Amino acid sequence: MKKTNPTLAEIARVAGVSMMTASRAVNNQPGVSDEKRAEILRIADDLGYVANRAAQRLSGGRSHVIGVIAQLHTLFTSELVLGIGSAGRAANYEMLVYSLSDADNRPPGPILDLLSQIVDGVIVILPFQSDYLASLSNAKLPIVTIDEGNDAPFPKIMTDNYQGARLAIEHLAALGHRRIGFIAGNEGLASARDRARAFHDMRAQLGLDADPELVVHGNFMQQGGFLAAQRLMRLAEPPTAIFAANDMSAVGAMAAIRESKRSVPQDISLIGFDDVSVANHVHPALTTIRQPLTQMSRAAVNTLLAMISGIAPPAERILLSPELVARESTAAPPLEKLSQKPGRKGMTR
Amino acid sequence: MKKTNPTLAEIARVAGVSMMTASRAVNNQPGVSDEKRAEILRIADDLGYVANRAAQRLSGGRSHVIGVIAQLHTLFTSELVLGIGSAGRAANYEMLVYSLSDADNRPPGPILDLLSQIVDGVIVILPFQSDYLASLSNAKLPIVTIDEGNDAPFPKIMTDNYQGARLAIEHLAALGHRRIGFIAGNEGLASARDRARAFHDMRAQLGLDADPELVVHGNFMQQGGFLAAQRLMRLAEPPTAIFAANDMSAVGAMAAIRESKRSVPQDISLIGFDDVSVANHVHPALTTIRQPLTQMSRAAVNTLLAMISGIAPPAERILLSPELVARESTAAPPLEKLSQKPGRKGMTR
DNA sequence: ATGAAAGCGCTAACAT
DNA sequence: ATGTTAGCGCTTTCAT
Repeated sequence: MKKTNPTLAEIARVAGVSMMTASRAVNNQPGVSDEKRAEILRIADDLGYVANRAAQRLSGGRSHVIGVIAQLHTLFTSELVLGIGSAGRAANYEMLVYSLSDADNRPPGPILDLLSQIVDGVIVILPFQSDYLASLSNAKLPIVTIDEGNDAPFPKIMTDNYQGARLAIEHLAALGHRRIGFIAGNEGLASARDRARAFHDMRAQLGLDADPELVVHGNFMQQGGFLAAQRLMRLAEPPTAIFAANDMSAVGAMAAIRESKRSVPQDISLIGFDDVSVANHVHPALTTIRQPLTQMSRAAVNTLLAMISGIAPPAERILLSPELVARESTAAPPLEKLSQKPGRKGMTR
Repeated sequence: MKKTNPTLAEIARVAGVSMMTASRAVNNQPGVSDEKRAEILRIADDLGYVANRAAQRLSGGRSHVIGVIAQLHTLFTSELVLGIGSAGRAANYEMLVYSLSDADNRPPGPILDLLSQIVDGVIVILPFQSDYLASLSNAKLPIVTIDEGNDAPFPKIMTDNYQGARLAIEHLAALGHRRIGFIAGNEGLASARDRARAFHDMRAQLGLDADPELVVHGNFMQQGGFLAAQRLMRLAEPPTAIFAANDMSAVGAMAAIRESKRSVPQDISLIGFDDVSVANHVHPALTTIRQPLTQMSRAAVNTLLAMISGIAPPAERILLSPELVARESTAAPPLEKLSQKPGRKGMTR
């Protein structure tokens, strides 16, 4: 309909007020009488006024847009981005995403410079390149990170990975498993290391089989999980349960287990980590440790918005609690394995 | 290092020229002597000059940023976005993504208004909401769509879905399959309809079993594929091969086939569509029809950039050719099935 | 080839 | 409570 978007000046003219009054009304700022404000808002709405965020920002104000720097490669990241989008919108903030490919070694400075021309703050989600963050340090823009970035000097929102892995092992142990395999994640990532540490600690603490063969490398991806589980299935004495460091690995592992003519969970129990949407869509549905994605997004947005309003972030590090989601892929170990438990030592295959 | 970003004015001052000369030099525009240009560029580089895109755009120029409106829910979309990003960068354009959730019914107008303040043009990827596009019609910004949007009045980049589905069926038929199941996609989507149409046409043309039970509904998602394949596996006479309308459906189908104690491809051949990255990571690796994602991204970017420079788009519709990627999930049908072919009619089970 | 002036749409800062 | 002024960083247009 409207040829070109109305500007604040137009609103002001129609309402018979100055631009500043219009600005204050539109931005919910004090200094306008209620009647005038209502009138101006009505007119703005009528005319289909859309504030020019670029101009707002340029003139030193707030654009009410937050930026996200993310690698969109994994479902995990995408879901987080979606969460940030809706959390932002709930706070009347739009979101723009700067997508980084993983092959991407561009220096982050210019990206932040670009973003800072438009957005009021940035949330960084880079699960796969922790070192990247260090170089963002000298930014003149509020920054919050999710998931990684232990070394970076800004607030971090993370799941308690250690606690999550504990939950996983406790769940398997409670079902009666004593011989649990672990498919590790990408060792460059703090999240992977925390999960591994918890696995080892719990294994010791609960007196589970500590066979080193039970720990195999993975890479947080399907293929890595597949290969890892294949190795576990070929052990002289395979585990009765597997804890995969994330869901994608678990999905890969599931295929390998099937390929070895065993079934989940009758022969092998399988538990993942993340509760990414596929977890609920594979068959059997995957028992997993849920990262509270929605909470994480919300915490990130809230922290960022606080920083934008000049309030110091509540904490350098917000640790959110994961949660066990018991679905179909875990069960008690097969009976014959159970009966072997007492005399396990002498057992060869 | 630098406290605040240098502006064009600073560059100009240091170089001892006017802002306009600096602007022209930095933007590779004519009207500057070679020496001056070199000098200015050197200084800009030294000072770490980053153009303020918002200001460029505000003052009526080009920001050299393109926008993408997308639903990041599927791998397919994410990969496309990544492709657009690198195609854009190759043309010296940055990309900003506006992420739409699928639950999202916000009117597109304001989103475009927001984007238009920053970007020079927009690529829309909304495989799951075709109708959305109609409302974008009165935009004052160059727009290109990918994958859907048959009704929308701007250039569309698409894969030749009909041709792709033909390739799939021809492949299966060449292997000797006569009884082919089809897991359909989301019927609201033109892509799904084209693939279905090709399936029916080819089935008739090649004289394959035309049993209506062989066509089952899917939704382009894993779960839908699982359910659909389950139904196929329970038929009195199951197919020897399945064509899933996309890879995610195929992945779901694979699980269902396994669950029915059959194996891929020994008992059942399976072919997908898209060649999303999981296709190569499932086990067995999925034979599929590749959508030329990279080409599509590049075509979209090129078309958009042409429109931005005021050149009329080359075509209202660019149809790219899909390609068969034969991997491990397809093979000749089992011998006993093959031998039944002549007398199939009398066979019950 | 170069520069000066004007203005994009908006908001801080300082009026009144 | 409201308005005026100045300016954000840039590019257009119109000089020279």
